[in-house]
Amino acid sequence: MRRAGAPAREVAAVADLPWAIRSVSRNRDILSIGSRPTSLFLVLEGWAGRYNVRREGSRRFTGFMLPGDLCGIHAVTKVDMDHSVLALTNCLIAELPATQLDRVAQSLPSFAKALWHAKLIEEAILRKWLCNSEDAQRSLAHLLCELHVRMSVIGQVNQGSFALPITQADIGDALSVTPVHTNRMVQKLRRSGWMEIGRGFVKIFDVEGLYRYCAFNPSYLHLGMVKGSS
Amino acid sequence: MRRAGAPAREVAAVADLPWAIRSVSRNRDILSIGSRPTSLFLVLEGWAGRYNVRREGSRRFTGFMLPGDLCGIHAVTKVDMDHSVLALTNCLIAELPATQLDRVAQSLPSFAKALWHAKLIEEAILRKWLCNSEDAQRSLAHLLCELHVRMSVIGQVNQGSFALPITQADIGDALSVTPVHTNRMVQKLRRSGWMEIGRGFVKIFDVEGLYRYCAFNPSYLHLGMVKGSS
DNA sequence: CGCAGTTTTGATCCCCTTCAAGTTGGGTGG
DNA sequence: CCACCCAACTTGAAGGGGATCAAAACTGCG
Repeated sequence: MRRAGAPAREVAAVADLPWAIRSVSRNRDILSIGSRPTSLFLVLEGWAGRYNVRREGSRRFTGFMLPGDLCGIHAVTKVDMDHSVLALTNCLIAELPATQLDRVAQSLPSFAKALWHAKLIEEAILRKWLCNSEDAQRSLAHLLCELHVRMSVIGQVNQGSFALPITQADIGDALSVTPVHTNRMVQKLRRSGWMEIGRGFVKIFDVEGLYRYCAFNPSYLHLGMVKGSS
Repeated sequence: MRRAGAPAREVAAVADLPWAIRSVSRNRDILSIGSRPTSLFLVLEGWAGRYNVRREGSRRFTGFMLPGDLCGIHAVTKVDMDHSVLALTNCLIAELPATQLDRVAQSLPSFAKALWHAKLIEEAILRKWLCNSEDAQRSLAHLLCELHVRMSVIGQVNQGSFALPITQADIGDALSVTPVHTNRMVQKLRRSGWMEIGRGFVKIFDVEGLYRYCAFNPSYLHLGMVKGSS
């Protein structure tokens, strides 16, 4: 949403919409599978994760949502959610009633476009995650690159360092890897020298080397010009 | 696109749009990664597949397109393709110039909705594929269930049997599994008794059993009422 | 009939899982 | 301020699913 290309006038118009603010505490669902969202959601603060639960009970994250990300676009077509959205940290959420949605999309052309844009990026990330199922270490590196860029875009990276407020088990559920193996891959990455991975944060020293290692190319995120992340 | 819910009048209006018909022969790209699609595509006949190529050269399908499926919705937002689309068989394609797209989406509200609906289904399939990365045999079974339902919806299933015009290697590239292992899983499924898998076709005997085995639930495909598949 | 693409089979290796235990660290209450 | 506790992280050993390499058999087609 906070994307270049929309006239300032329209950005203001979006801000003036009747958003309702709500906070969700860690480990609670923001949106549950099977329900029909009655609002469009916008994450203001905190991290959330889209997930499904498998037949045997294991959880699979299919995407992380950072501040500025949307969810519940399903409201556009009045379709049930096919996955749940969990607050990975305490979150601050803005809601826009679905009833407003149609009207807004009509009157603000660039709003409709922004929704499409957001959805296409989400889809691009899903595709990347599918392609990354080659080896766990590179997948992990690639995920951290993705998060680094996305955090950078919203100005949350300082000196290459950013907050990673999720557990290794969560990361494992995003890579389809056990917590044990996730931990081993984390340790390998630490030894690589490209980055530091501590409790709750990541600091990248050698962006070039890291990108090369996991073949990361941020273009799929369609971010246009990414601001400097220093 | 051929979905319930749109008034017959509007369906006719869509059919009257200036579609251009074009045929693409097997193993040729319909749309290539990095390009900016100038049209919206609709598959009329044949099968196509979305794919990316990995760092080390292997191919990964991220979805199959059957007759009635759309591609190139990227044209809506003038964004470059982040994946390619390959004709898996000889295909017949209908194209709608992107220049028409904005206008049509405005004048036919249900057309815009149909695009959203199609995209959300595509996304649901992507998520399912991500979740299925547990064991190859169930993944294969689940994929065949998906294809069975989708073929059924477009009336291409007879007596539980439908055409599967792709190779085991292609299927492997969709499951992230080698051709050798794909073959072994195919053989296991044959021995299961739920289905017959021959060259170029699949015939399902025991839908219930198969569904139960791979925990397939067609609801994520958001198909509304599926016509009988007999 | 011969060739090329596909399917099949066999043997060996390795990434990741599983199970099980230990360690660290932050938060809470006495 | 320390003792405790729970969540997160870490480590070890053994087993299995799938990869890899290599070759054979089958299919359809020109």
